[in-house]
Amino acid sequence: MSWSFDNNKPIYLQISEKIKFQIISQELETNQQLPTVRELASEAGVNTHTIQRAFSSLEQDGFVFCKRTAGRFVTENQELISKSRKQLAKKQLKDFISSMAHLGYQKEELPSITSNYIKQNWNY
Amino acid sequence: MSWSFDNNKPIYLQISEKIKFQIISQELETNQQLPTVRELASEAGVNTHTIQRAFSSLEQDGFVFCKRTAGRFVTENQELISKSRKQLAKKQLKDFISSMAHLGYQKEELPSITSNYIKQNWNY
Amino acid sequence: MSWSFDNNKPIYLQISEKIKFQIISQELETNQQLPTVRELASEAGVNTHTIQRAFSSLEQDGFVFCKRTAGRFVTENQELISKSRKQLAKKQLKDFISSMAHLGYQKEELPSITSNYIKQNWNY
Amino acid sequence: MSWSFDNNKPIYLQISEKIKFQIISQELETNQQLPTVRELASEAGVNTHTIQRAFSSLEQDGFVFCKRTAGRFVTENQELISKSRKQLAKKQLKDFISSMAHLGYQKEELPSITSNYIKQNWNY
DNA sequence: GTGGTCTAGACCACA
DNA sequence: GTGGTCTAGACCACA
Repeated sequence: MSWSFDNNKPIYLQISEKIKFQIISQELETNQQLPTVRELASEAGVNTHTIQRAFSSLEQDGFVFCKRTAGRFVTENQELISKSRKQLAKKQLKDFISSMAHLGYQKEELPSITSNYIKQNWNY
Repeated sequence: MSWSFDNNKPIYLQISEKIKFQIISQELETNQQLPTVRELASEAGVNTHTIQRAFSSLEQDGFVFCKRTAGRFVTENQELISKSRKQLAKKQLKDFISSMAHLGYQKEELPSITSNYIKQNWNY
Repeated sequence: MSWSFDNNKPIYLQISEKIKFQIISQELETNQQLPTVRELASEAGVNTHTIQRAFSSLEQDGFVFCKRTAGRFVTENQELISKSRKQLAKKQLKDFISSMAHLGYQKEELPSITSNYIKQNWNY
Repeated sequence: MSWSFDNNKPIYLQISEKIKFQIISQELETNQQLPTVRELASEAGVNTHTIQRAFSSLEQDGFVFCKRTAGRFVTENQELISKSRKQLAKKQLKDFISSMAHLGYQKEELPSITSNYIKQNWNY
């Protein structure tokens, strides 16, 4: 993880989005224990309040649950994860196509442009 | 133009990014006069200051220039526009591929996924 | 004359200071007729009001006088000119020495620094 | 610091230039904390906005950086500072020589004029 | 009528 | 307590 923040967005949001993405992309596994608030806070160089807030939004969305004394864990709800993954992927696709179209590319070219880009940058 | 703002980002930034995108995508033409500060403010339902701030970042980046008492205009610098367009397109491509890859898609599938999505949603 | 203005200062002031400097430095001679308001306005690309205002401040300071029907002329008051020239020169000297001193140069070095600069840049 | 403003120049610019000069001349040290927005505002007798604007131009030029909730600090970029100092000194020299030349002084006299002035005004 | 600057004052995010 | 954003509203320079 690298922790550089964009000044123009609340830090707690940037953190919760990052963790959410790691859960959705299964970089963090189902039932895996998350770092403690203190660990994350010191790692990211932010106040523990900020981490608390990030976690509580993840809990509210169901991506994280809390065992009173044992800490926080990635949800066991595999369905939520895969549903979110599909939703996110669809949104990425839609946004990509829409903005490329606005930038003047023909939709028909997009698959080959994508293909070319991948070939030339396989180590991205 | 529709003016709905995301609560998690400064309004002036959302406005300047929107206008920048319109310039880059040539929805707004070279040398075209932009709406006045007061017009935009009332249209977007924000204070004139907020618009001023949005414009001043566009001026600093060279996308907009100001004729003292006549108003503001889209840059004549066609090169800046096309360079920014290419940069933005490349970034979109890169981000799209990278996040799809993280979401578990094989890079090789992406062109055909894109192609299928376009066929099924051609009116979007 | 080149007419580029600094956005952060009233244009009429920039114009009157420029003309004043030309009078003091005797680039414009005693009793010499000045261009008309219209000429200057079109040359500088500004409104005639702006030129009027610049002239009236020059008149008030005595650098310019007005013959009702014949136009405006550089003052005949040679003493005012030479006094202003000395004052201005003294101010330049003082500001130069003071700011170089603040920038960390020893006052004693300044004559030789000046001398070196002149030798290396005689065509400035 | 004394806070008197020139009516013909935006206050925020006068403030940012003053601070910039203090940084370049190392009157303010690398990494030194600057007064808070509110302190400066009350000291200078201006609105906090005016100070914000002055600071934001200093940030953009890299002379100042901002720690989110801790305040603002002089850049650690010593190279930027010394480069700017040299540039400014050169500009002062050039302007001094050029305007003295226009005022009718021979360039060759300038070093001795400077030297004399310094001897007569050593306490200034 | 155009943009530019400034104020007083509110409220927010983060520590 | 730190900076950041936004508003309402005034007044200025220039055309």
